[in-house]
Amino acid sequence: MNALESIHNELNRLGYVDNLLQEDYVFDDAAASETRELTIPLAAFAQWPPSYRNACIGVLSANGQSGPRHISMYQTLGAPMFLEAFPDHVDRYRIEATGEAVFLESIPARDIRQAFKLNKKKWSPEAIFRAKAIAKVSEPVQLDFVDIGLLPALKGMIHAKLDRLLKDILHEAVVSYKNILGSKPEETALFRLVFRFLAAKIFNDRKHPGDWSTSEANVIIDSVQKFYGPVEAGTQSVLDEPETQKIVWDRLRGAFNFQNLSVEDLAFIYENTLIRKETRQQFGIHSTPSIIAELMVDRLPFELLPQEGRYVLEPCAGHGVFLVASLRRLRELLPVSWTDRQRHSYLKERLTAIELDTFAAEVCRLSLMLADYPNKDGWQIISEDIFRGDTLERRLKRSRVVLCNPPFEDFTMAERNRYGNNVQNVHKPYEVLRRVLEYPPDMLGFVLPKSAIMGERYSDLQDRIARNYKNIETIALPDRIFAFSDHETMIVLASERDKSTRTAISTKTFWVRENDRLPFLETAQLPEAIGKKVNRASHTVPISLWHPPLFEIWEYLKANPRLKDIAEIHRGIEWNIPLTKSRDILISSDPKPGFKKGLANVREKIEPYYALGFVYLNMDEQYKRTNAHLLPWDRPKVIVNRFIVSRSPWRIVAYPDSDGLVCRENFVGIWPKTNMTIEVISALINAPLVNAALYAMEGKRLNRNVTLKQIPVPFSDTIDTERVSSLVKQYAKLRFEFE
DNA sequence: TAAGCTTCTGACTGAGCTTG
DNA sequence: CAAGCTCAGTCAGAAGCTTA
Repeated sequence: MNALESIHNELNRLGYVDNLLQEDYVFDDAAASETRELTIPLAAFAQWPPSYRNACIGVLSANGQSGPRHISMYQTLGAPMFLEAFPDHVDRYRIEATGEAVFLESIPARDIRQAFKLNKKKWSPEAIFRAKAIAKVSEPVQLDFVDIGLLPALKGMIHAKLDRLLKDILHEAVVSYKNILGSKPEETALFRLVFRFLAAKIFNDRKHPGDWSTSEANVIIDSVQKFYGPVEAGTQSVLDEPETQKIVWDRLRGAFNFQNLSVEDLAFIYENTLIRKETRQQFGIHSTPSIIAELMVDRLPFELLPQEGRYVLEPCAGHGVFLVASLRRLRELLPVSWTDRQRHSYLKERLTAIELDTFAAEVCRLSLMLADYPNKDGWQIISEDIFRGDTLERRLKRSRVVLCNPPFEDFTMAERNRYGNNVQNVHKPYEVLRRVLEYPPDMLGFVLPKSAIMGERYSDLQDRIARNYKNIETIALPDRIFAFSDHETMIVLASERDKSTRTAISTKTFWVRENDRLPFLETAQLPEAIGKKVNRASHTVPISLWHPPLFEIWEYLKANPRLKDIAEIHRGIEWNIPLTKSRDILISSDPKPGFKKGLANVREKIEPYYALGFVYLNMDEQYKRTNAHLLPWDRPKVIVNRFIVSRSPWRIVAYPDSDGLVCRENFVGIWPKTNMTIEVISALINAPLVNAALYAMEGKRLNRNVTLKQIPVPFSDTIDTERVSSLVKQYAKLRFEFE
């Protein structure tokens, strides 16, 4: 018996049996931008169907080429451990996420048996699969030969490659259709067409029984239709233009091998790539990026629920990203021995979506079908409006996990009239969260606007979460995470349901900053958390879930006076006619009667202790919108910008003005109300502490008055007013002369 | 307690700048 | 050279506050 054969036998013994052990397994090298097929003599998987996600061990036999570089070529198989068989010994390697494979040990041929016996536990399908998984499972398995960065890195490569492929195909399809018929294809029909071919491509690469390799596009369409049954596909039409059909099928058929990719990845790409911007706007779709959905699903301890009870509900499901992610998560937790059929009937019972829009619901269904290849439909997608009636409540009673990315907008007047008393708050996310908390599930994961957690708007709901769950995480995300919205968002995850009033709960906040954005998007790496234990009993005020960074500093300065205690803070003047249209009435570059000298813009006009580019603002009361016109502009005050000056932590600049300047609503005026001079106040504001406070507590755009007012004043009673004032004046003088 | 007034905010919005 | 993207800055309408 040669080394390869004995490894084969030993792998069998460890539990890699039947189709979990593939001989001459063919897969695409996802690291290559073009199609490049690799064949590996033996590959061991933890689950069927095989994919890079459940690949455990790769076995190569040395013929000519060998060594770490050779092993690394097979990195995209996804197996963390490789064995390379020589006639008289076997070398064992660890695959790294980046860089070459690492040699671990050399096992003489006669000791192979012994080595497998010794490592029975560590090398079993379950052990490797759990150790690879991104999700923390209750008892984390750590194996020295598993690089936990491998899976995220591969996932990134595969997503990028799939995305590129689908985008290209789509582009060609649209161009060809336009050339032939002169107009753009109908999106839904194109969508269904691509779905048919994707399904066929998977069937083909996975060698599903039947002829899936024919070049006849219409034959393929019919076959897929037949496969999924008349109920699903019959009533809906696919794009009916033979040339375009042919182009899509030819491109897809000739594309790289899908064998080793995990179908739920395809499901993500399917919805992310295929839905165009206009459609998103039309349906108010702000789809959750797969990385966010997976992160949320992976951080929730599904494994703590009994296997039978893992019922997941996604209201406002859209395309059901959370369901696809949950499907993967649930499947990974199932016993390795379950059959396809068993898994499918388990999964379809447990995943429920509520989505009103029929197009989104269809995409959701198709995505789930792709993700649970090769099973047929049966998914529960309820087409109802959650704001009307009690569908949501009825479903909530049966669900143990609720995941949701609600629409962020407010209800319109018409909607409020339509829904009547069903709606208590104008803000849609508030309504969804409030109603979910009426029947608290065992765990929940919500995507919310940042203001919901950082501001006051949701304080009652935050408190309710804190009093229902013991383990709560909030994750603040930078903008541009949701590709189709530049709104800042926050994730709230709650688990370990427990209502007792005397319990201490654990709250953790993570803050993904602008600089962490790329590593976060690639590997879902979270920065260090700020954690706090909160005792419910000792909390009389509503419990807040968000801990700002640098909280030790804010804690230390808790008793200090706030900015509002030493100064009056107001926004600049506002006019009652549109500035864009009536600029010449409102702003003049020269002095005029009824006008006052002031500042109109922030950019390049104001810097610490210095301002330039003054203009004259119309102070006529007939144009006033607010009472800011009546503020004591003549008195000395500090002028600061209301919109941040940079995305860095330096976001505010202060200019001490004793010249009676007026400013518009894009500035804020700060009038001292103690004996602190304007120079001292500007020095405080230009210093790190105030900037840090705003950086820590604000969003990406504004320095809000509410926040400014709450900022603690450091050294309040030891400031040498005279010295600071004179230094500031001296600096200002130098700065003016420098110009 | 409700109406009216003020303040605050933004799944905005449009101009100008980069990028492919 | 247009299409996408970023960033500064509106302005309508909701929240919050005050007054009768």
